[in-house]
Amino acid sequence: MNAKRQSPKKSRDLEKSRKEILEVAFMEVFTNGFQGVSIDDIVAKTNLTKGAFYHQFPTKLDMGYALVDEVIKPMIIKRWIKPLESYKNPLNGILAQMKTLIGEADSKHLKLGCPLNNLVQEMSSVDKEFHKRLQIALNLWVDEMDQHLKRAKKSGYIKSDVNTKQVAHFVVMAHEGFYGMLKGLDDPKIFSALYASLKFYFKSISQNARYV
Amino acid sequence: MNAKRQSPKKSRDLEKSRKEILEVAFMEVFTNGFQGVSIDDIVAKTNLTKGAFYHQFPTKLDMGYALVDEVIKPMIIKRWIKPLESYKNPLNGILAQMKTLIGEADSKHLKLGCPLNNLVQEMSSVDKEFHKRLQIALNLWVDEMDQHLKRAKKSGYIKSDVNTKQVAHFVVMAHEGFYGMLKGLDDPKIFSALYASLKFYFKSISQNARYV
DNA sequence: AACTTTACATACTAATTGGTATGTTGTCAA
DNA sequence: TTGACAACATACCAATTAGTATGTAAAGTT
Repeated sequence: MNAKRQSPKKSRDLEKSRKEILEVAFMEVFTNGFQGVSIDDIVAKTNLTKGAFYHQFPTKLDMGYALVDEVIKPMIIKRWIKPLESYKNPLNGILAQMKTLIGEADSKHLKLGCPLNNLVQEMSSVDKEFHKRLQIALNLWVDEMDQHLKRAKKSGYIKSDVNTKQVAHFVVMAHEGFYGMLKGLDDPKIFSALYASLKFYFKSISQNARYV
Repeated sequence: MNAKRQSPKKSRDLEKSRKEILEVAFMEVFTNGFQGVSIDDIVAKTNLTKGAFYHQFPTKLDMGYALVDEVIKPMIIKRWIKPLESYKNPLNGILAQMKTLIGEADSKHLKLGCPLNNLVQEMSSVDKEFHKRLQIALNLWVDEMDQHLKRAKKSGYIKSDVNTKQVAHFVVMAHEGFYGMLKGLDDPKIFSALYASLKFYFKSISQNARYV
């Protein structure tokens, strides 16, 4: 029934190799920055070689673009958007996700920051195409966030005169800002402070709502 | 009367050369990232050579540390802290400065982001000493901001039950977040949206105050 | 089964890198 | 005036870099 996995023992699989490279590249770029990582570094942590790498990606930059499109974008949706669906009040969902994914993350992981934000700050002004891809990823995040905020507005959780798109921008900004501050300050207590302030903001746009 | 400038025509001046190198390095790192800049790049845009560079800095990383300590830290104080002194209500000062330095900045400059934030995201997890210096710079910003917020509280502009240090963290986070979003999205309208949301937040911690 | 093509592996290169070794000359104290 | 040292300049190097050229075997095609 499953169209995939035609042969269970295939020593050569283009898609699988691509995923392997991107997975390793993601972690390497995440920890060392895009410009701080070499292709030799990446392939060394893989079961493949440089030949496989350049069979997949024409240049190092193209690999970076693929990282944004094929790894980071889906990760945003999975971690920050999808979970909101199960909340009646999306504002509560946003706070809950931030607490789970940032507040309860171990410090070792937090020190690495946000994969998207890292790339934005490092590469947006360096390479035009990189900027474009990152821009699309950010807008995706904002737009999907806006959908949930519109829902919150319809349900009466957000004041009727509030511009949800405006809020969406601020919320995504806060996500990246949270990660950035925590990466820079490296103090777990900071999260509570930022979190508390974000609740203040949410309260100011909310209608008769309480946040626990 | 001026103790400096002992000889008006001095072809060799350690301090002056250091400033020249750091000034060029700042712009190069600002536009290309720390790891994206070579020492040859820097000295080429200078009237000096590699010999002068390594006479000032033992390694490239040490130059980066000097950038944080001698260029970025003073810049934070000058641009974001000092101007607040002339405002009776510091909250208004913060908003005014953001409007001036971010909202009215030309897009070419905005695309480069925030020098401090760029370095935090790129270098914090790469080099321990870099992280330490950046952490000190961030904490300086937060602490100085907190001083002004305490003043605002005393003057009755901020509710008495508000934790000013907490607000300071959020405000600095917002500065970096603003820069980050604008760098990534490259749309001048975004600033207005973020700015409006920050005003909402300020209103939520304020006491009978209006923001224009 | 034979042929073609795809998915790699291996070996190499030219350029760039951070850093060093070694000069050279301006500056200043005595 | 002169020596000494500080503030550079110049030439060099080993390592790393992104990218290429070429070979090879697995997998699909006929």
